[in-house]
Amino acid sequence: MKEYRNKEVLIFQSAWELFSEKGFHDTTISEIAKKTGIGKGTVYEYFKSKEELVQKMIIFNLENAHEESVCSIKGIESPEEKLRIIGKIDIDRGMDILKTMKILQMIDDFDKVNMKNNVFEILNKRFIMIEGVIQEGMEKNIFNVDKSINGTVLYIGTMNNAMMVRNFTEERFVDMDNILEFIITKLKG
Amino acid sequence: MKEYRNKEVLIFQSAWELFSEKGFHDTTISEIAKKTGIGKGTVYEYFKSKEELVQKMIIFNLENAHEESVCSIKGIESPEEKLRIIGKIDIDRGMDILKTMKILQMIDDFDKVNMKNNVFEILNKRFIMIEGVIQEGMEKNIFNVDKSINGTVLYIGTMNNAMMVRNFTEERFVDMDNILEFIITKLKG
Amino acid sequence: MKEYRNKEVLIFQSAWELFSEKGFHDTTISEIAKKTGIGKGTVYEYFKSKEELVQKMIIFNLENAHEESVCSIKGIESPEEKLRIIGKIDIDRGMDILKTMKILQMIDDFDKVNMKNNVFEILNKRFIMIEGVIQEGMEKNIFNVDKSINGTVLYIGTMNNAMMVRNFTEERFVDMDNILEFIITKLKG
Amino acid sequence: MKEYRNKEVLIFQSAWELFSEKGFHDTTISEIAKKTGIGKGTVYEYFKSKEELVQKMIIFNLENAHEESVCSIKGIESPEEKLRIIGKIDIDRGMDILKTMKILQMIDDFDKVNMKNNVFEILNKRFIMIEGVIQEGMEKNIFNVDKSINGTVLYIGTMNNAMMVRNFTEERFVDMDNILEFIITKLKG
DNA sequence: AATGAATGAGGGTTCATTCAT
DNA sequence: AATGAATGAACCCTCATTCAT
Repeated sequence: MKEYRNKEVLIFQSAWELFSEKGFHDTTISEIAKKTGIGKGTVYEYFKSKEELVQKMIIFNLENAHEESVCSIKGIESPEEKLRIIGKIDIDRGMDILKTMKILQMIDDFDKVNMKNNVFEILNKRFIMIEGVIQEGMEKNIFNVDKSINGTVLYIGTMNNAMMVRNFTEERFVDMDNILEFIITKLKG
Repeated sequence: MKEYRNKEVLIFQSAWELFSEKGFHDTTISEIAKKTGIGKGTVYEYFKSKEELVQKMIIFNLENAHEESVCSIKGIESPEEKLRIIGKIDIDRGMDILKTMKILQMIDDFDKVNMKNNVFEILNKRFIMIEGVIQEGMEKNIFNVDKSINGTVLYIGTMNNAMMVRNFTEERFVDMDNILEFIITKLKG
Repeated sequence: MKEYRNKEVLIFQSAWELFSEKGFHDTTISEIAKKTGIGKGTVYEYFKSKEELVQKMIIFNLENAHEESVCSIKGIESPEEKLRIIGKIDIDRGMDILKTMKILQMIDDFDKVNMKNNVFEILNKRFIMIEGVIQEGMEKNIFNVDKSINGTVLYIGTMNNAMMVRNFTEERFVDMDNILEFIITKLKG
Repeated sequence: MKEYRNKEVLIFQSAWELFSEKGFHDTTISEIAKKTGIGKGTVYEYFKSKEELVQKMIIFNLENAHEESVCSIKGIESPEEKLRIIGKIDIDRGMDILKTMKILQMIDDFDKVNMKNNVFEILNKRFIMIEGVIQEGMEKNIFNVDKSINGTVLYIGTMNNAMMVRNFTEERFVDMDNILEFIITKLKG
């Protein structure tokens, strides 16, 4: 994984909070700088443009989240247990993933090539990791789905959607742990 | 359902295409007016602001889509068949729903009260309609889920996610009809 | 000659005064707008960019000046008299030509193709007009130069330089009328 | 002539190339430092500001050019020959003089007092040197002009203008040696 | 009702200059 | 003496909104 300069990461953190709260267009470079405690021009010492900043920030966040998932299932045997662990992390970081998707939506008219080559590559890594776990579960006759891709979209979609509903309603009547077990049951069933 | 003036609907159509293609901030009122074939000032005869336009447009679209779903399952007995019909419509209009979500993401820093009272209300109607079908299926012992909300987020999430994946990859290797049957199987299982 | 919109010409006039006084980079669009008595955004209704404004302004000025010269020698027989008339106009508008050259200098790293196709084309017209007069004078044995181009650079260069010296020194010890007669004498000699 | 520190001259050389290629405003201190192979801050060890740098650079260049002209005509008797030698040097360094004028144009909104006292003083020296040669030629009945200043603006103007035309057209159809002889003929005639 | 010329607040970006090392 | 990271003033340009016609 790429090495990041100290201040770069600080900028990521401020930008992250502001972007996910107010959106891409309604967050100004000035605000990011102020929140980081640096001058406006300094942001441009680290990023060529606002667009580059948000792209690199997303990559940074996605890479970190993916890294965490990958590490956490190392040495685990059972595919079911793997999925459960990944799910717990997703729940803990749940808001982050939703926010990333939200910010991603806002920039999908950016230079598509960069999107494909950078951001999408990592989203894909995550997709493939989960598909791998489900595939493994199918081979071990633990999961029962006709195609691994179907199980994957079921897992990711249900998790994201549940979190979105929880987020939208603001009331916490959506029990994420219960949802996770429900998904696993369905994948097994 | 609210009555719409002729030109209002024309504006919705232009705005819809532009917003979903270029995003909220990158679409200008000028462009919308031009595409509609009217003057820039005329847009302001129908909508107080760009914000009001996009909110009303989303409501218009969601209401239409919801209406279509509701009508199409009238007179259908089997909950499984109901879900299949709703699913087919969702697939046909699939891109529309994704685009609505995308536009919604972009404006969620708008006046929250309006969001709650207007847009969310309709999203909620749809959620409730599907939850109703699943509840009905549970009572008739056709669907087997512990809570109707879990089945609902599974249905909506998996559908949306599958469409998003299909959309992102651009290749059409995601077979939506297969996904739909997969979801129904899982809800039954 | 191109038709100009009313406000376009007003902008040219303000811009002209500011550019020639303070230079291209040190004149802001805000200042031009203020001097014209219009809003900043209005300038951009007429010109796509500051660069386009200055280019069109130069073309406007050069065309006007050229037009005046061409008209004024219509019906004049003697090449000597033609040159004298052109010279008088040049002296009257002397500062304008210098200022145009000065502004031209400032923008010569602009899109060279446009430069060549637009601005240079008009400068060239003027060069050719004067060369034509000198050529005619050579044929009528009034002017005595080996090549018409030499006479042309002598006329234009001496006039410009004399005006520049007069301009630099600010004292008016350079007598332009005397210079003009001197040039004609030399061309005849 | 003022003594210059080693690095000062190196900065002059980089700045000269960049200013004449890209203009004053489009050349950054960073670029100058980089081209010189020193740090940005170092430039400010030698010059208080960008403005001071360009002024001192112009003075340095003009002094050098003037020095060369003055030396080259030492010991020459004939005023005609003197002018021919100065002309040859001007042709060799021709682009330099034009570039200096160009840069000068760009900075004439600088502190006028400094302009007058420094830059103009040297331009004036050159003017006076040439005027002196022409005056001498008039006294020896070699040159035939009514006022020495007229001959001077004819010489300088025609040379500069011919070089500018040569520069603009990019084709080399302007024969500078021929122009020089033409000027001398006219001054004699 | 319909228009589009006019507006100016606001944001991204640049770059001369400073200063701690 | 030398450096380059940090700064923020300043400017070009966009575009939602207004209003006279």
